[in-house]
Amino acid sequence: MEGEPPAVVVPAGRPEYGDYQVNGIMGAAKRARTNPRELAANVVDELELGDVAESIEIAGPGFLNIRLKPAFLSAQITTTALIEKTTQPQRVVVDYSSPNLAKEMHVGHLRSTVIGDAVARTLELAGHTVIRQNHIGDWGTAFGRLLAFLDEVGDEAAQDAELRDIEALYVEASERFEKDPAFAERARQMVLALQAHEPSAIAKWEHFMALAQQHMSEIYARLDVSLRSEDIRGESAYNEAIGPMIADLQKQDDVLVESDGALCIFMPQFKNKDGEIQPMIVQKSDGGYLYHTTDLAALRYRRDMLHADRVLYFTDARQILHFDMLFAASRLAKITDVDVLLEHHPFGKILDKDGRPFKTRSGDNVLLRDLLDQAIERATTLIHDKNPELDSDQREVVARAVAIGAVKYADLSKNRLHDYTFDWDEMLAFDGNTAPYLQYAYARISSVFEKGNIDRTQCSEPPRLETEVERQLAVHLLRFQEVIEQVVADARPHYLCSFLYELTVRFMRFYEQCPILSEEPPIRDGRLTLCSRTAATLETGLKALGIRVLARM
RNA sequence: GCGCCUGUAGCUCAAUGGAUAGAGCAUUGGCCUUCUAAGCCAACGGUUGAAGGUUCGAAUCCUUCCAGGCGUGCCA
Repeated sequence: MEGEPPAVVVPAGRPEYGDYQVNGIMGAAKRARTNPRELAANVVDELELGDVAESIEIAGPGFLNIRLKPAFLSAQITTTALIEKTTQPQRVVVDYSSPNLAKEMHVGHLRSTVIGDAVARTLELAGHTVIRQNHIGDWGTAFGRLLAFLDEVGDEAAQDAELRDIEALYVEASERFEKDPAFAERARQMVLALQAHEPSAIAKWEHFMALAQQHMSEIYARLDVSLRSEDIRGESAYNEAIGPMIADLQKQDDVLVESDGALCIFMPQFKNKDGEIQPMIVQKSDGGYLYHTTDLAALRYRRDMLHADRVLYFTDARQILHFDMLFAASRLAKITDVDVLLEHHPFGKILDKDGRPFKTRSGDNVLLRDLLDQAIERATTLIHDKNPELDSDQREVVARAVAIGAVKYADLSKNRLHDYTFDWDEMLAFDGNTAPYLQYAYARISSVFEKGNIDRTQCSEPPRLETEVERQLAVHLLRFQEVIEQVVADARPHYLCSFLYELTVRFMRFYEQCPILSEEPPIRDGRLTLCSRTAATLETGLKALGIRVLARM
């Protein structure tokens, strides 16, 4: 338009402002030192939107309100693809979930797992190449304690445990470590043996890892999380790479500096509590490595071996400083160039209804195993009450999809940096911005096609869009592409949740007001096209969030 | 102390610097001989923590406060 200032065309804030509004005129007029309403009038004269817009009105200080032609909307609905793949696909590494396997998976792992998975799926939907990386904690002092303890209780007990009580094992091992000097010494020896790759110690470690990963896989399967065993690349995977990396860093002047016996990177923008530069410790004074070191090595691997264009990390907000330092150090030490996008996407804690950290009554972490059990139990009861006609097999399938969807959606729909409140009743409600509400809409649509004995994929009659509710539904359906692109750009799935919720509200209005199957062919078939497009959008959108749809519920 | 994050309706949450700050829950009142009422419609509800500033326009950007959370050299 005027060159520099963006046109800023956005969906209209209110129905009376039309379908889309142009906000850029006032800014442009300011630069050009002209009257905004006059400029707006000139713009309207220049625009050729004859086939697209029904009306363009100048409003307020210089807004343009655009109302689209029903024929244009209708043609878009019938001819455009649901999602157009990007023409500039990137290789995107998504680092998420990443539990420490010394402990059983608990509610603290939920947000990273669920949000990261949704973003990974959405990136794929948009046409990017996603490389999932499950950077599990599988190395370090905790494993010395655990393995020394398992040694003591014997292999049989270890087998029996099957990681069911991994939490209890770890707690017990830690207690022994505190109280029993002889045991503590054996634990330390175990760590050394592991670091030296002593075969017997490694064998024990591998055995334990197999069990722990089995447990992890079961949780992912129940949660419908797309992480596979081939996505695992834990801390231990970078062991061999750290030595050479440090050697390379030492070749660069002024990167690694020794301080109190530790090898550090000093970056002036990071200050500690005394106002001095806070070092990023790459190698401890005892020769050991820290998470900074492993993350640097992982970043190097992701650039050199995975050829990443973009790397996303999903962790809680406490690690903000860590990632700020990691990214800065990575650039300083030329591990990644500035053209590799490094993004940390932090999130807050999960709280209970009273605003306290979400824990069990006894104050322990809520295990994901128990959380999912409870979700399914609650959903089963609910569905039994709401729809007693479902047989028990159907009920099980529905309860599972509803329960898992509810838990995930509750988190995804309010992806924010601050803490969020975990509330069973709210997430399992069938009204409001919840998974069950969206799933119910999908089931209703499916039911229409089933009643009419119609193949959803064969609908091609352009909708008439003669009523306002149909128009509103159509306008919204056409925004799917742009919303997916927003999620891709910002890694924030709640944009997609809001879009799907608003879509569902508009569909429900349409469904209440407009009869479908009882109409004469042209109207009926056009409305079926709207239903078909809505169902496809809901299905694709929810799938991108990692949530299942149900033909019946 | 310093740094980062958060503060929006009674509650849970939205809002690319745009018009009169929106939803749901809760409360109150309507709508089922018709495609799933697990739904729809309506009413009620606000000094966006406070005060300044920038801007044609601020919940959003800047400054200073207030409140809460987190981090701050060998844990992750």
